[in-house]
Amino acid sequence: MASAAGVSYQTVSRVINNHPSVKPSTRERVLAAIEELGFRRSATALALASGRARSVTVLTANTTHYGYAATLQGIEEAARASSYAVGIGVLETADEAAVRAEVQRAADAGGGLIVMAYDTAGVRALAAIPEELPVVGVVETPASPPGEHRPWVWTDDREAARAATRHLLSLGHETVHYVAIPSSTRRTGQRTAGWRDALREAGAAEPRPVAGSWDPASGYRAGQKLARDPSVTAILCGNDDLALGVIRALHEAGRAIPGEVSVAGFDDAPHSAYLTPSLTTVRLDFTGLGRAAFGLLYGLVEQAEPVAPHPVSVPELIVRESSGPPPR
Amino acid sequence: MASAAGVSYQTVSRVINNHPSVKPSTRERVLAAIEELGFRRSATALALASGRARSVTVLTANTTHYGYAATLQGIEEAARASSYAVGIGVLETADEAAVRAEVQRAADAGGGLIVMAYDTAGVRALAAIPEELPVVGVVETPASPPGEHRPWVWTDDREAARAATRHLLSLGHETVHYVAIPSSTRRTGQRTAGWRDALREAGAAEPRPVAGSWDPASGYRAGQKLARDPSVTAILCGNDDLALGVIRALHEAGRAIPGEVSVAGFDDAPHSAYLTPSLTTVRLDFTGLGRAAFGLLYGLVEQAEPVAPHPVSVPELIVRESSGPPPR
DNA sequence: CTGAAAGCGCTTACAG
DNA sequence: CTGAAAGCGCTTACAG
Repeated sequence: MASAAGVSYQTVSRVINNHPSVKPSTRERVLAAIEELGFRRSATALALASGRARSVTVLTANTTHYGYAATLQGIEEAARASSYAVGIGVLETADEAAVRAEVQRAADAGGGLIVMAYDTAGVRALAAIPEELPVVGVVETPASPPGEHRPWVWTDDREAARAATRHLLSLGHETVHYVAIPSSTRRTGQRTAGWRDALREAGAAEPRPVAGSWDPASGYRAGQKLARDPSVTAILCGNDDLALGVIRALHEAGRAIPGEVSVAGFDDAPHSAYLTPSLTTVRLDFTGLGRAAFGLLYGLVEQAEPVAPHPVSVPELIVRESSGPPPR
Repeated sequence: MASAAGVSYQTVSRVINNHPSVKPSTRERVLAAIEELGFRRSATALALASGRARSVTVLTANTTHYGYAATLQGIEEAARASSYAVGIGVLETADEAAVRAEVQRAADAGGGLIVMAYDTAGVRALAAIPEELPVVGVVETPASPPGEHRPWVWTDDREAARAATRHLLSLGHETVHYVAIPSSTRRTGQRTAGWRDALREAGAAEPRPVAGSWDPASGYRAGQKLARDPSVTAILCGNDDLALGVIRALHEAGRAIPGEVSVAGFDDAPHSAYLTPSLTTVRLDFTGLGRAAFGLLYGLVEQAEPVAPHPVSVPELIVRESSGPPPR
């Protein structure tokens, strides 16, 4: 106990929380003792006594896909800077009972919550969070506000998809096909909506979207399907991994990219610039998104500033080799 | 308080910890009350009172690269199955003071620790963990035991590198160049060592390894360098992302793969099978590694079973399109 | 089988 | 400016 080294007892507490009313000389004495003994205040005792657990736990369906992983990275960065601990809980299925159990576990940690609600599991988790817990959602769509004290962040996926689709149309393609990532709701996802917006604006035909998952294998299957249709000259994919799989399937089917078919992705994952052909995609600032999410949560928990309006990062179209004019 | 609903008080505690001496009828009454009130025991109070914090925090230099992310995923899976909370702390630099600070923060969480010691930051973190804390290391090399009660896990990277190098040599290449990931120590990394082993066994020339980082950009730079040397016909890369960058650089330099140069990677990341050319690589069971790491930690903390010997997963060579015979 | 007491390491008012 | 007291929600021996 640092009190032994110094003289007082919970004066140590005052020093640690740099309370104003402490005589400078005793403060120094205490600080010296803390330094010497390598004293660290117990985070769990603090949490129990004060009721606030300087921590955030992130609830997510996935930790390895680029978008999820990069957002998590941004949250961790910001949390570390504010000396918050960060925990993670994976939502392995979207099953209601399982989601509820994971939410409980996360709530048990006692701190704030950030929910990645890009998918059904995440959306359900967000809905299952008890009223009184501080939580911010990282969501796909700004459709229905989650509630009074429930801020959220998102990237403008719809506008991003519109920009990518316009790009492909501007190259001369008659229409653009779409391989979709799973939507977070029963309704159409934002990327799908933006793609459709652009098609309508241009008066282009609206092909049925091909449902995909998040990984290259799923893109590959979608690509095999699309490769059979000779009218397909442009494909937008819900993320870069899907695009990678689509490209592989087209290649195996003997379709040249971008000579015969153009392909574009989403996210600008680190490897996308180094593929052959390099991938046209839309860059999204996931780490910024994660940092923003933490910022809002911090405000909520510390009640320092009023909850800021949800920040929206601006997606950027990156044109590379995988998109070009259609064959004549 | 559930006691209100039932009749007792810390009998609730006994019921929760299913202590044997509780009359069946009262147990049922308590259980019913718990169910009805949705009572959950406070994890932080439990941690404070019992001294054991059913949690593990993972210290790692990175959360997004495939090997790290997949190992983390394995840890989380296993931890969730044992209802342990999992926290993460990122070692942003290998700077001694910064590493020490992160170790402190992780220790503050009060639970067990798993350190990903694939790099300098991780190795330093492992060394800086206070004696008394339960910790298991996920290490590159089984060289020097970390201590009595400090189990660790690893994959046999050396053997894996040897296998990949032998594969390339067996195709007829005179020698194999190597683009290295950073080593965890000042000494030669295990993958580098295995590559060298195979070269020596075959009596092949030993080119200087090219130092790389973990990402495709770094592989690209290494590839540009190697592309200038016309004698290079086979390149082993420290991971798949590096290989991806190398392939791009070779492609830009007009070198055919595998016609003129063969390339192989490490890890078998999810996209590697879908690249063009698809990537010859060594598959490593990272999620299994993560699960094993948690298993050891659990044994350490719960003192249930004696610390099991470190499990070693067996790497598997996956031959794909990027490797072939040298040009004649 | 089941209470009552003490303590985990802090914080938060309350006295001096 | 700085103690002494009570309490955060549990667990761990100790009594009955």
